[in-house]
Amino acid sequence: MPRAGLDPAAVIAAGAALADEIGFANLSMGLLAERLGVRTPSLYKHVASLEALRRGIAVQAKRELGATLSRAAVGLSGPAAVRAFADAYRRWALDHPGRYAASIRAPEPGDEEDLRVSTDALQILYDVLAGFGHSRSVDAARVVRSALHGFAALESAGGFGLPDDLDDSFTLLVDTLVTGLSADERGVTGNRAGQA
Amino acid sequence: MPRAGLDPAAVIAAGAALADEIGFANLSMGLLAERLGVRTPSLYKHVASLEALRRGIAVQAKRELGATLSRAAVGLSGPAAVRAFADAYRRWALDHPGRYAASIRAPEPGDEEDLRVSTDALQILYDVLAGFGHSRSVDAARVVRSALHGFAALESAGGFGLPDDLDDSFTLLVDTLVTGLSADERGVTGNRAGQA
DNA sequence: GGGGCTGGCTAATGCCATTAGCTTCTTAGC
DNA sequence: GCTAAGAAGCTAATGGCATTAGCCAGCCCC
Repeated sequence: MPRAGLDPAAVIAAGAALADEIGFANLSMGLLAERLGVRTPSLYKHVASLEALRRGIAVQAKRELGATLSRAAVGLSGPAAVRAFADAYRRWALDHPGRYAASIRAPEPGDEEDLRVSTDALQILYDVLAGFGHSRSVDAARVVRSALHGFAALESAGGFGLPDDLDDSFTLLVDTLVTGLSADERGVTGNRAGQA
Repeated sequence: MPRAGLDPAAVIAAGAALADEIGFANLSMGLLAERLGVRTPSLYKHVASLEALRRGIAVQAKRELGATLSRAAVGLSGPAAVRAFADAYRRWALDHPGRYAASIRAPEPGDEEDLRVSTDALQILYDVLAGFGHSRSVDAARVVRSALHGFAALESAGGFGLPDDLDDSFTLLVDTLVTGLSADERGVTGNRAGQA
């Protein structure tokens, strides 16, 4: 019987590709083994468990997303950088739905590698928002991340009722962020709600 | 052997409560049966399948969320309505993580009841945003929904690295939405990115 | 060209969803 | 009250999945 020539990286890469096709939540050891032309238990020579596979895909996805975002924003600053970042984020999520779902997982406490790639990806956003001169850029980053994640999640899950004009909606989302964060930068934040 | 006195509504309600405790994705027929003091197969007298249980929880969750949001925004308009809506949304998601995860599921095509409760909940947001006089309120609703869902999803999944000051971040998010959408209302939308 | 690690395999376990088929409780009609 | 029927529980069985144990062949280094 010939060897399949697998290694952990190949298994994780194939898992990521399969997750993009069938959904991260539907990923199973059996399906991945079939895809790789191997029996299910053989995968355990390369990944410790389904959970470890998922974690591996997550780390890899965070790396890839980070690299993509970094490439998209390089050489830009201010609103243009935010727009480029946002467009790249949305496109990547749409092109890699399985990886994207994986990339959202919070690192397990104590998982240094996962923590590192997560932080690295977030750092890009901090850099992009630096041009806005926010005093608390943590908050600004969370705002942008929430908005982009929410849109990407709803879009890739088909959560928006009507399929039409999502591009326009996304443009308005980014315009809103840019306008709103710029206004905040200028100190126009003084209108809090009663219960906040 | 005494009867447990279950019916579909009781099973779904217990399922929703259990999902809030252990996570919507971890919900299983076995755990729910144990919770209800009954053997697993007995649940099938009340719900057709695990998938049907999930769908039932989703529909119920959408109803509850809709009612909560409606109550929060009643009597308010403009920015105050948006802030109240946003706060109620966040709080409900935080208080009912399992239900919230369920509420995000898009209705299956042809599921009229699910479609109806989904549309009803969305309608509240349209009403809240009506005060902003947007020409395309579909887009405005998507912007707000994306932002709120993104924040709620990241918060309830522990997706934000640092646990501190999430209240401040959320306030900035809502401020950004209100400011940005108000600016857009005044026609300040003319700054599109090159690739949009 | 042989020894050992590596990466495949089959077989077996245990959990979960689901179905079949039995039994008992409840209740409506008398 | 008695009974017949349907509802709601149960045990047993099936099949899929993750995982483990233990076997064997290929590859590589000497």
